[in-house]
Amino acid sequence: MIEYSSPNTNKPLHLGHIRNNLLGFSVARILEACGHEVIKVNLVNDRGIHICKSMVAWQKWGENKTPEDLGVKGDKLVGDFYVKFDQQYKAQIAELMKEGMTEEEAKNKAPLIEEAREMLRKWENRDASVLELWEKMNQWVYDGFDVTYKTLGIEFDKIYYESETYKKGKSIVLDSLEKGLLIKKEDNSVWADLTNDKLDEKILLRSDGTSVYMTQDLGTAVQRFEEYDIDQHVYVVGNEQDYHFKVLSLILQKMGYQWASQLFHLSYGMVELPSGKMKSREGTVVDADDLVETMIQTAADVSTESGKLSGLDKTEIETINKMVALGALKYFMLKVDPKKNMLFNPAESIDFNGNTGPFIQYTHARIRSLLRKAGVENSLPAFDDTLELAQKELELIKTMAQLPEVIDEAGKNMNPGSIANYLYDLVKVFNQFYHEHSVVNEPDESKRNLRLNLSHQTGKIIKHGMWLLGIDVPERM
RNA sequence: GGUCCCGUAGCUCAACUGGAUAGAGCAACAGCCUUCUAAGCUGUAGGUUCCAGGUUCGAGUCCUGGCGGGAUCACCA
Repeated sequence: MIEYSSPNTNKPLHLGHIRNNLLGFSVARILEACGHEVIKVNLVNDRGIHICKSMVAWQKWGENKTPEDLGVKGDKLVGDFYVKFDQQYKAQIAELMKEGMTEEEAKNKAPLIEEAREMLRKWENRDASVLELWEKMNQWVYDGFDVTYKTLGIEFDKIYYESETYKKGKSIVLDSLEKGLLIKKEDNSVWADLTNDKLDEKILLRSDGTSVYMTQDLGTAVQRFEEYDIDQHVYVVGNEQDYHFKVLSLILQKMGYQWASQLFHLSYGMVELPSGKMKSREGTVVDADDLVETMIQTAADVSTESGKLSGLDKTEIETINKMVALGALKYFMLKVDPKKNMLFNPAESIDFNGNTGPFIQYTHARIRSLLRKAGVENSLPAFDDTLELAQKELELIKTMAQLPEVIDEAGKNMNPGSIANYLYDLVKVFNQFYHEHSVVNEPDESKRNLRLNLSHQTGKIIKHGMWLLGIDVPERM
């Protein structure tokens, strides 16, 4: 089982989520190619104080307008009200501090935050009107996310909601407490003692009995191992949560779950901007939808300029532009070793030349064009395998032969980058071969047949390799 | 401060987990389109692999100590 994406429902998806989604989806395909049965899951964080903030703000200032009324995506609308809440909340804090409160007091006493807390309490008590609002706004967000997932080509086999799993966590914590595996403090809060593992104590239930983040993750893990017969669980989550997952696994071991050692945190680095880390509060976030849209526009500009798609009908052109744009974006993010932080420069956007997705897609389009021209798309001619090979032909064959090993390695390390870089090498060798030797125009028929077969085979590997990265390849571009 | 991750060409990244002369792309410069797609191909230039020790026949890779960058150490998620 592999979990990725795991969004909060109070803000739209951004560049960081893109890396997460692409990584998770690609690793899932690679593991499948390595012979594993893979279940792709998403865990939606749909409850908590942050969602209540958006709800409060929308109630106050939303004028009952739906995403449809305003013509915006639902996740954007909810995100806007989250920001609105934060702004007004800050204003209230400033006001209260002017009246003499300390910052901490003001943060606690601001009317807005009290309203949000009140809403959370009502939610936990199943208050009908709050639940209705919560369901309505969450649905807006899901509709918005679905659009983004669809353009990115990301899919899941199952979606978990924290609102449905958080109680499980509480009950297993109480069980373990009864067995004496956890400790209860005077104020009734429940803790795991990890001091033997050189870590601190970790809270699992607040003094009022409510659960924290860790509690929910304990619950969902147990639930999944009960529901499915899984031998490994992969969490695709940023490296800022390294500590969290270390602790998660330790606590589960402490609770006596045999499978606790089968949890694997696929920890990936942050996506940084030239200005540093993305901060939603400072408005330096690169929005996922906006980014894809810009990329598609760039791809359209490039293809219009080259004139290579002229003559095709409009929808076909749009399909290819989108394919190329996403190819550029996905390849850009996946060729880098997951554990490393990476830099994204919006000003320079993403290249279409060199070690890029479009270069590989282009080579595929070229190969398909060759086969079309030769009229052998469906039936390849037989070839003589005793022919003496030219140097580039031999090199090409050798590179193709590495494929199984490369996939195996990518699976072992859960690193799509190995495949990306391999494809680049392969494509480079093919282009050299293509440049040095005629294929369709080769007069010697036995050589021509051999080269057609080599080209066809290279095309197949490119297509398959790119598929493992979640990237489509065009027939022409 | 404790813990974890990272540091390779001006920039973005590789280097099969310890092997031979550290490789690509971008940017720069010089070439190649009346012949299968120039989103391509060829060449030039660019390196004390952060520093200092150590282990080894052999270190970008392993160990120790520094320096620099990032993350994390909540009754937030």
